[in-house]
Amino acid sequence: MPGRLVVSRELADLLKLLAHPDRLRMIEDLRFGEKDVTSLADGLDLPATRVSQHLALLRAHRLVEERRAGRSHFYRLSHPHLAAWIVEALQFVDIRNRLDEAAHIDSVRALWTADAPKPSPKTPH
Amino acid sequence: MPGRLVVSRELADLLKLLAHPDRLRMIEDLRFGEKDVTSLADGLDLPATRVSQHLALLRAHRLVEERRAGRSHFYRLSHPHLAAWIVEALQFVDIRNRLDEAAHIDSVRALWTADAPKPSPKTPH
DNA sequence: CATAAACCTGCAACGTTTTGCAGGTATAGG
DNA sequence: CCTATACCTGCAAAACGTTGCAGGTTTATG
Repeated sequence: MPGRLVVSRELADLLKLLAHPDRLRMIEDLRFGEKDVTSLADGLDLPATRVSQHLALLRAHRLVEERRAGRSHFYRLSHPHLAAWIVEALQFVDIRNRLDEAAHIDSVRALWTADAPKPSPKTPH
Repeated sequence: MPGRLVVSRELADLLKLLAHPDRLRMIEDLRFGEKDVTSLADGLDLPATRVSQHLALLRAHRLVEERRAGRSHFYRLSHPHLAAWIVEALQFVDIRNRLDEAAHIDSVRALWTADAPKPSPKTPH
């Protein structure tokens, strides 16, 4: 199988692209739909230049798509399921560091698997 | 909150660890159970030193576990589901490169999602 | 038109990863 | 013991990724 080499390289490139803390948070912040560069940067407390550079990488690999409106550039995930797939990786991270690491992971998992914030109140059940 | 930074960093470290073509093929080759360093190296056509170095990284992050028997070191995945989770990432890789890229990806997906071949001839109790 | 806001790109400095090699340990067999 | 096999580790050179900065484009607004 010569294709195994090619495909494992492609897959590694994809994972390399995802393997950055800023980009992971960006992807999770896009899981409910599009956002513009400034609100991404504000929400993550990062310089807009850096967010822009990250977005250029994600765009080059077709992981996000762009929509321009006025002077704002809105970005959305090309594969909305990507964000959920990433969250699944939390089950593989090594917990041995600290006891409260596990708690951190659980709370972030809850944050990243929560439904979209809606203005309407929850339906009683 | 602050845990988001910590957890996204942990997650990025995990993905960085996975983001290497050799290591991906190694993980897929371990999906049915343990293998020793030499058979991994032979199967992947890599120098044993390199395989050993990759395994040291995977071990440090508790992604594989070791069992020593005689002079052989057998490795197995700590989370057997990891291999399947990685294969799911194929749906996100960008196809625009070539028409036959898609065919390659499909054939490797088939290879990496196939059932175990036979009762393995070489797995000591 | 001038200005400001929002974003993009190129570049050099810096840090991290990968690689081959040289040398080390442990076990098995004669 | 001595040798071979199977692995591991440390190290330096090369390759790669990240970051801030300086400067550029486009669009809205007074």
